[in-house]
Amino acid sequence: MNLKQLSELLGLSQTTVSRALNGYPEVNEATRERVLQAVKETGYRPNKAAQRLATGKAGSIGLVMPTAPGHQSDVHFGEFLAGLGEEAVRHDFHFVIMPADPDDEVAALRRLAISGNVDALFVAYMRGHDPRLPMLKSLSIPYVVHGRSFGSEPDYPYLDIDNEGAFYDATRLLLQLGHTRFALMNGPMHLDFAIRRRNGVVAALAERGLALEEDCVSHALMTDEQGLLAMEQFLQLPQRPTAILCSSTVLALGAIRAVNQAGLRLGEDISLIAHDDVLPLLKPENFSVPLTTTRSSLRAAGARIAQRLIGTVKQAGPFPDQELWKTELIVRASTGPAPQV
Amino acid sequence: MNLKQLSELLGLSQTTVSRALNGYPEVNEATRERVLQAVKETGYRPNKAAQRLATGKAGSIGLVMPTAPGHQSDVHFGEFLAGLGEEAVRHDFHFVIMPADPDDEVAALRRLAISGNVDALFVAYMRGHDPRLPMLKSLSIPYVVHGRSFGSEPDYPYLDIDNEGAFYDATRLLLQLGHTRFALMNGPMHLDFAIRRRNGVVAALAERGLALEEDCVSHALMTDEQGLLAMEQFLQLPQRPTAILCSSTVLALGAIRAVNQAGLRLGEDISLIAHDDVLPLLKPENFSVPLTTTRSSLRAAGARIAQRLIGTVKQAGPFPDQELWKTELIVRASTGPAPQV
DNA sequence: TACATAATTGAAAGCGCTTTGGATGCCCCG
DNA sequence: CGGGGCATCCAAAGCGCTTTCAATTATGTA
Repeated sequence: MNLKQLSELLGLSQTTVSRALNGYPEVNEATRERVLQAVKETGYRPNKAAQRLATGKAGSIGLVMPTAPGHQSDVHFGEFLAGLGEEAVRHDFHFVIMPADPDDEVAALRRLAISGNVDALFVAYMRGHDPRLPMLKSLSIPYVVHGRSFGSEPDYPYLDIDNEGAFYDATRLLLQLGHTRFALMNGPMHLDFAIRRRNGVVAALAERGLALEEDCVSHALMTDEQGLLAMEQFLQLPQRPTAILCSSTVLALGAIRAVNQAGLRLGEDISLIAHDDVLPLLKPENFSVPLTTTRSSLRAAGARIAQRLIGTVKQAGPFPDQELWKTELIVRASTGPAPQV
Repeated sequence: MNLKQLSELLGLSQTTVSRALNGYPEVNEATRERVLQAVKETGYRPNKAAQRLATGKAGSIGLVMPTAPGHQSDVHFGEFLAGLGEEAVRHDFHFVIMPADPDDEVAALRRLAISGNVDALFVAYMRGHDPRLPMLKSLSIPYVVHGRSFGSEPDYPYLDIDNEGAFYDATRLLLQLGHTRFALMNGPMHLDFAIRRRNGVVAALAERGLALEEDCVSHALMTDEQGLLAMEQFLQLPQRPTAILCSSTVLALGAIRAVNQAGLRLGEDISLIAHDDVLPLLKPENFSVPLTTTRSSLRAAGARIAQRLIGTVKQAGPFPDQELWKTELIVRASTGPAPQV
């Protein structure tokens, strides 16, 4: 069943039927009723591809999903998607997800953008000097970046959390508790948030004349295995750190396993603060020693970005181009005074 | 840049350029080279919506993502998607994901199917007597179901794991260890896998003349909170169960917290077997007491379904319509002999 | 009553691609 | 030398929708 058939059925022109369906004012109310009724009876749905072709709009937002055989799937991705979806469903928007090898992201994003079947793009996993930024700017499709790109002119639309501030505050708290030996378990070095979080830690330490030693920093994929490994390394240092900053509760999961295996007590021998993206599966309050965290909901960020993206496509009022969300510092039991030597 | 412009640039017809790009034989090799070269230089990409409209194919598979404000995002979904993606990326397929309220899934799936922008559908979260099945059959779009629908004629294409067998075997193991008081922590009652798993347990118990008491079964969303709650209930029963079957490692996570909080020891006071979907975040071997599990990779299932779906769309040879994967029963430390009273 | 104005509806062009059904020119063979 | 066969290429029709421009009818006004 297509428009033509439907209009023949009704004895109307395609024009009128199309207008009736899309809420144009110049169609008689009685006629519109008749059309709507026929739609209900026949189950007619407009062909989206045709609509897209004709209007240039399709009600979809595009994103690239990094994937590869053996590439560990990322819980954060799913959670973020849930946030996007929560908002999208309200506007009858859908997603076009292009799976792509992580090394091929720029090209994949480009393909997606000019494929002509998305109205807007969502971009994540930002890096320092991210090469996608200039490309996006040269295209003329709306987009919002989740995160920022260290080293790039901040003249693109983004939503980010104050990573530097979060880790600055967290470090300050640990300093106030008397800690002097710090370690940072971070995400992959090239990622923007990792750079900023590190900067936050370094800044706070510098105020006390402390430095963050190279061997007290780990950069790795944010998986629990990597957390375990990194913590094991830290614990073997001659001057073992007592204060750990951790970029994710996922990393913390492994890190804590290492702490336990070493027979140390969290919150006493070792204090740890993790960043909490509010993953349903990893509630800091449910850890055997509840975790002190810097918190910001990934899901909320997703919903907000969807809102901006969809709003832009629908031309529904202006949105702020740049948003920087503060994180909350929530103190629980995994932080305590520095152990007396 | 579109086909027309490109062909004018080359001094060729759109026909020839199109053919050159799509590998038709009737075009001169030299011409094809010239076209390919121009594509490289101009960065031309065919408009997918137009392609879709003209051919009816778009290289996309569609799925519905259940979502709602407050609806907890499902780790299983993300993991499955990763599996789909792993395969899709190899064939330059993408996904069209339609977020939908869980109550609206049938309609959403229908909209997606007849929207005309997907070539095939993937369907999950199957229920008993699933209403989507008759609808899918009446449409003429390829689809593969993950799971099955208890009570429906099994004449639709699916990939499922042998849930009944898995839980039958797991129960048998516990019986052999001398357990007699069983409990089952299951997923939502209406879901197909929950029905079958329960049947598996019941069948194994019946062979020993045992029955599964109503108050020893919980049906709930597969979150750790629900696992905690359910286990707390079980532990308060006058005849507390010593053997727990658990439909997910996520549920197990909460269940084990309850066990610990009750001061009981896993593998001694309480034996537990969980089904393991091989979630990267929840490795049974990494639990403080490693978990005995029935295992089947969700990700592998995703990849396989993508393979079948894409293969069907590309008419690449016949695929089996029905696949039933056996699970592995992997014994670790969470199971032990029934405690002597 | 005559004419401007508003309310409805339609015909047809166009979105960017694929594909059918010819053209065109060239080579080869009897 | 003439026509069949081949290799290439092209014009134009369509895919299903939206939208511009125009036509038709109904309404109101002088």
